[in-house]
Amino acid sequence: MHIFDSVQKTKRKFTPMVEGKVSLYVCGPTVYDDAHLGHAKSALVFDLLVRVLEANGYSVIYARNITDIDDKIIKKAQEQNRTIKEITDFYTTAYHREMAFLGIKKPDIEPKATESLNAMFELIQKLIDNKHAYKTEDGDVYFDTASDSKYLTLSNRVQDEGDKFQRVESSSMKKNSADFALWKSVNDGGVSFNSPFGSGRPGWHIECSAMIEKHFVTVSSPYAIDIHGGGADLLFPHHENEAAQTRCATSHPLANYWMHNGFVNIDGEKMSKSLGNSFFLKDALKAYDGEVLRFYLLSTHYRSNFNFNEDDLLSSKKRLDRIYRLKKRLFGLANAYERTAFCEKLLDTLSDDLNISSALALIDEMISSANETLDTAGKHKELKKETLSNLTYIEKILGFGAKNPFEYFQFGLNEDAKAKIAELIIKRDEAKKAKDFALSDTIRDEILSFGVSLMDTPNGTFWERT
RNA sequence: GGUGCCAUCGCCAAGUGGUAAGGCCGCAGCCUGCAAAGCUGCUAUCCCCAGUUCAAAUCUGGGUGGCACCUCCA
Repeated sequence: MHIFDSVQKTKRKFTPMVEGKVSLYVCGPTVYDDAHLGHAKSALVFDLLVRVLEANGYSVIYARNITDIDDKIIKKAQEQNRTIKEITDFYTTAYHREMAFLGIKKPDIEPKATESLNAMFELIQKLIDNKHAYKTEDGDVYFDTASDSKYLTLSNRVQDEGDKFQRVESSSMKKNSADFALWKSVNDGGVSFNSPFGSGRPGWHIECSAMIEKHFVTVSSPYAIDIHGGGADLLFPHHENEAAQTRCATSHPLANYWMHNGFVNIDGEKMSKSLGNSFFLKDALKAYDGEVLRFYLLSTHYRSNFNFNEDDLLSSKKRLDRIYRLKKRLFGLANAYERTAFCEKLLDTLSDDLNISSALALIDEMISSANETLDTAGKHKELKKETLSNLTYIEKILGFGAKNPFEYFQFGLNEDAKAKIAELIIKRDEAKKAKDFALSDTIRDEILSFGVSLMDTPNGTFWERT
């Protein structure tokens, strides 16, 4: 297994701290709004990573956090006149539901900020004790960036003098403009938590460091975790600051490998509220099967920026359709999975920093080759068995082809329409038997008007949503 | 301004030194009552210039164009 380390900027052979075991932490969502395609992309990428690691024989402990303390949550609660918990519960539930539609497995651990406050207190106290953090007169606690000689080495940034001049207006209490809040005192009687540093709220960055420390670290770990993941925008400042906190509060660096997924743009533009709601996952799921979105969002390498575009989605869907059509051809066969040469090749290419494009090419070639043999006369018992094993493996490692193939092709049609189509197909078959092709073609036109296409096969007539 | 990434067929997209994967679209054919699906065949020398090398899409330098981050952000 090889992974591109976005800190060292090179592809590295993956070696976990403990043989056979992998600890993975990914920055999850702040639950103040519906998930958008970017959240989906990130969750999808690390879902794939976990599957590939497991296929390589690793036992993975995967944590993805929920940030449920945040100014934006408080703002939303005030706007909607609801409690913080109502807001965070609502969006957390929605997030879980939508991720499930995408075929994303649940993380093993899903820590919440509200449930990790003690771990944050401990970490902040250690930083204060080590003189890496200081308390200001108004009760805030800041990380002292000047005290950390390795600060900015994660994101390879240089301390920019110009930067300081531009941002002088922000918080005069800080020793250095680069210092970031570990604890913000809140006196307005609103949302605050009691802490050894006074009542207030934790800074964003400390949450992740604390959760990792709480859930993963054992006494002898050379790193807190093996792999830390998240969106590309998180490298700085979020991950830089996380790494600084952990490094200065404990005796170990935060992570051995860092992985960052690329961004999702819509029609060439950065996602923003002004573009309307088209980027929300819930809206995309109304129009497309979750697995179509999974396939499309995963079809480009995880490190590249992804340009979401409906035309591309449609051509990508046609590629997924091929998997399901092959599955249809083998429908009803008893599955007896065995690891084929194809499975080995697929795993090999995915183990090279998740090379999904090569993996998809392998799948397409496998499909064409299987169809070709199946088209010729003969029972092909061995080939069918092998192909079924291949499809099973694709489903397991990539999560493609997990549904009933007939239901997959019927996405979005209601029961009345399905019944009407079935009725018309019987009528058309009768007309065909009577060689009344004019009538059968008229009926077909009527069926096509439902937005479906028809396929006459030796096993009967089937239809698919187009 | 600082730092970094990218540029491969009409579209999407692999390939990081050995002579261009795959999908969509298109064209031709097989199959089909006709279709659809499936199959077969056909379609690029890799932004530009210079260099290194027996050999470069792949390395180096320069140029052009696009993008990201710079303390809210998956």
